[in-house]
Amino acid sequence: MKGKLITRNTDYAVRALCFMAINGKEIISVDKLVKELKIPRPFLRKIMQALNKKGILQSYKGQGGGFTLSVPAEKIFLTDLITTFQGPLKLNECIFKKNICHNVNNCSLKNKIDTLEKYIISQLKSISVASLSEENNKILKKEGIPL
Amino acid sequence: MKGKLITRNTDYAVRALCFMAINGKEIISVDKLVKELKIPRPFLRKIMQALNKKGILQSYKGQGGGFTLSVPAEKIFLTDLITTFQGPLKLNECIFKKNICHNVNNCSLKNKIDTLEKYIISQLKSISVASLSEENNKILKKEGIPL
DNA sequence: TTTTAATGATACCTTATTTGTATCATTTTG
DNA sequence: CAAAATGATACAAATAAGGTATCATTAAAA
Ligand code: SF4
Ligand code: SF4
Repeated sequence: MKGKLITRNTDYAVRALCFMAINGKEIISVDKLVKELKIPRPFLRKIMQALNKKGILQSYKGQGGGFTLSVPAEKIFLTDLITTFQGPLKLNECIFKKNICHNVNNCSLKNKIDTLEKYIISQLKSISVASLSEENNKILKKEGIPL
Repeated sequence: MKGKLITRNTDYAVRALCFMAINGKEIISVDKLVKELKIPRPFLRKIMQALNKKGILQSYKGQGGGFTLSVPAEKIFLTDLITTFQGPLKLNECIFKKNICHNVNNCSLKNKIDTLEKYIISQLKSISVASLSEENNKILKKEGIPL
């Protein structure tokens, strides 16, 4: 299956935000993140700019500039990232208009997928950057891998 | 979001199979389905051929030919259709190799998505063509819409 | 036995989305 | 003013989705 739930920019964003969460309120530049995480620089820049526009990051221009989290990591959820990059979370775009598919309003396929979708969204909403970074942190410490 | 759970060929397949389920063991040609369901003919042909190869349909060549279900509608599940057209159901393709992303084996993002994925698959496995066609049938009857 | 109406196989095409790259303007610090 | 950062934006390549076209094969029916 190619239609992924988590696309690459969301994944990159998670990694970047986790790194920032660990480093407290320090201003982090894209340059730093690129060296740390090995993500294509122009792509990561675009990602950070999008997160800034969305209000998740605070940007600082000029020399010594970069980004900080403008929302505590506990309050940044996977849904926020996914919607930033992929638009509204809809897994079940109904493809027909009423005149072609007469049962758009009570199709049981649609109903079932809609129900599943609601559950998926609720799950994604419950996953915060903080929880991701904490867990990874623990694991890495346990393995003695330096951050 | 564009990364859909149900793509168009799966949706078309559901509609075609539901129609066939209603019509019992009758051999149905693509031509008939096209007229009935208003799906682009060559595309539906490709879909039916794929379902035939997968063993879900039985094909009959020559004049008067077409397809029948080779599996009872109760035993055709959404997962079967999705995997036929979209390959293995993987919502969380991990994008890095171990040497880049050192925690592929215990990344909590991956873990959480994996868990969610298992739930989604189990749900999709529980939805059969029979259940879809029955429910739609009921609704259509209740509304007095002729099949 | 020839015609006709169906599927089998397969190659191609078009569009949309994903995954980037490149450039120049703007801002801030030293 | 120069250097080092982001802002904005246009462009480009790779992949996937959605769809078309063609010819070969098969089987019923005239
Ligand atoms: S079949 Fe159901 S899901 Fe598909 S287009 Fe019609 S109403 Fe929507
Ligand atoms: S961050 Fe987690 S999900 Fe993303 S590539 Fe690394 S291991 Fe996989």
